[in-house]
Amino acid sequence: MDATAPQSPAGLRTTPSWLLNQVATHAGRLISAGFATHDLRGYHYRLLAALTESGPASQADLGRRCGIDRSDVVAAVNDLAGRGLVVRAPDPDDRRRNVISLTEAGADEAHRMADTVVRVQDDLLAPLTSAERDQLTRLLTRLLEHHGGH
Amino acid sequence: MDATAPQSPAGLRTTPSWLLNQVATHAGRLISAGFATHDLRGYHYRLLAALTESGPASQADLGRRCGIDRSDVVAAVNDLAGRGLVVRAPDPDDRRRNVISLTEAGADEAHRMADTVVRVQDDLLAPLTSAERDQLTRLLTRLLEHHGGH
DNA sequence: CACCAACGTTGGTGAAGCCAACGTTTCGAA
DNA sequence: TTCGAAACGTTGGCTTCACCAACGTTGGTG
Repeated sequence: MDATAPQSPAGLRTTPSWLLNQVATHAGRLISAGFATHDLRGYHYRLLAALTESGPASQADLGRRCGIDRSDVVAAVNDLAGRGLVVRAPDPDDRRRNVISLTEAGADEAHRMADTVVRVQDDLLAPLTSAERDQLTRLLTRLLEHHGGH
Repeated sequence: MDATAPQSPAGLRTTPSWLLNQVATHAGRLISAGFATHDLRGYHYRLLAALTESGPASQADLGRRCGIDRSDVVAAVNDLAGRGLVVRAPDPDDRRRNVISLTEAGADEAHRMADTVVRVQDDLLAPLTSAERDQLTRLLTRLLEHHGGH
């Protein structure tokens, strides 16, 4: 009946995977809110970012680079193509493939979304010093790399 | 700028919220796999943990403590009650409420799941020293607390 | 040539997180 | 004391993200 916000059970609150999940969930909310102003979602941004960095690619390649399933790439590319942010063209050298390329509008949108992402990072990491942010990034990177070659 | 990116785009790979998401996703897979051996999922564990720590509570209370929506608590409690891990009884003092209590079997299962969670943490944090694990926990805790009072 | 691998596509599954609405019950204020 | 607001449990639905199986088409190799 007291109930003045004793949040999660203590056993969870000190569990790294729980902390990870909570912080990632919060980050996801911030990111989602940011992307919503572009009327796009996470999958779309990942694809745009990959295209911006590495240029045109097949859908399967994009999926591998972004960690998105082939079937999910289809839907996301449909969305992006429907908005004219991306062009889907058959690959003349391999007729199994579609080559996905950024349009000018797509490149612009990618830039704007990248700006949004930067803003969100600052929001998310506000309580940490620059050194602490680096430390967090390094620790997470090491974890990711260790489990990366699964 | 270019950077030959075999894996994820470099712009993402250095973005904290992306790293957070990736590591949390991996942690989630490990946790899910662990819970699968108990034939239960995350929501169930959270509820059992809360009940273990703080004793019987109403569904709404449990939801608030675990960060689970009221409607989702209903389904999870249904599952737990169906397995005899938990008992749902009307609160005589407030007929709007159900009081949820752990059964003996439920307390046992909670312990076993907690053991599973500990094992998963070790797996997840394998590449980090004890000091680094503490550091990670501290950084994540600070982020969570900073964003906690939303 | 036959076979297998890769590709794009369709359709479906599941966990997790949310929100809206309803009937019941309780509580506080007019 | 009556009336309205609030809390509760419940149903049903929605969205994002992550997977998986299957199919027909196309490419490369034995």
